[in-house]
Amino acid sequence: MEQLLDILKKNQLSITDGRKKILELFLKSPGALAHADIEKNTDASFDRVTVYRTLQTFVEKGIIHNIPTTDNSILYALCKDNCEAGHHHDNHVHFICDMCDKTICLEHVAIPEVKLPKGFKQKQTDVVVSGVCNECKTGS
Amino acid sequence: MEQLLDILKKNQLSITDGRKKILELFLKSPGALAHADIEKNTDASFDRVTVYRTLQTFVEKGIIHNIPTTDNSILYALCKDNCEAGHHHDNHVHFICDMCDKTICLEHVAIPEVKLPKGFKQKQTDVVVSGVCNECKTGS
DNA sequence: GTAAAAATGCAATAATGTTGCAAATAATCG
DNA sequence: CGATTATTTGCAACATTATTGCATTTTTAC
Repeated sequence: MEQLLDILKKNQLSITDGRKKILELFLKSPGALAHADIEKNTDASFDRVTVYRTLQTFVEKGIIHNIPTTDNSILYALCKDNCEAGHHHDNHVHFICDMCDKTICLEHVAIPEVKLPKGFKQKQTDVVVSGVCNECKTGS
Repeated sequence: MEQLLDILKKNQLSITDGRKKILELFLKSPGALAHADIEKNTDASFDRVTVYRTLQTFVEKGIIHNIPTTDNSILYALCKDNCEAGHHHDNHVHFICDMCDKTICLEHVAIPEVKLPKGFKQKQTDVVVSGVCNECKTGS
């Protein structure tokens, strides 16, 4: 809870119920969240529009980032190591489990280096691996 | 044109105006296309539903594949090297240019290996690099 | 506590995606 | 080629997801 307010303050955001609840969700969640997940878990205590705007604000401030997906959904994730510092480096691999459908930030798996052809300037690299996560594998 | 019919035949698809036109678009396009791009470039000569279904069919047959994006859109790309052979390997890096907004398949940049923590089973790896493409860099 | 600034909820609207079914088109076979 | 069958398409209706303006409420700053 302390951490929660800290993050909001550091980013010069007003402390509101909506932002607290949504940020709390991210802090509790092991993986990434889609807009729909957030609406479910807040059981409609907030307007859809508020959720959209809150997510947008969080992305702008670098509190969360979005993860590329091949279906047309946006996944958002808070990445613990970096975001507390206020500036954001999203330099780890994301994993999507085909079974439980969760997206997990593999904080300790570094993004490998990619060598581009001549003339390309590289800014960011996103790596998304899909397969079966450790929980689903051992759980079965 | 020959190539076009070839691809459709190899995949046991009926030759229709819609499929010809959409596939032609992909063959001509240097980068990836979104559903909206296709609707624009066919100037509404086909119903929206037809476009949806055609894209879906092409993906199923492995003629095109979709590329992960961080906004909520699906990008489709035909990857020349593989798709003509009828079977599909999408094992290359995708590049999104921040300036011209195009998505390019870097056919000759292989997906690097990623080592996952214990317990994870890896099936597919997507790599999306963003930055400035060769055309935008030299063009400015 | 009060005034100014910011965030929220509501309503309306836009954009995007899906499904069933009849009509049109393409492939098959004599 | 022409008729039959299979497939594809377009339309309509509907569902879901996202965006915008504005009045109201809440938060912040003093």
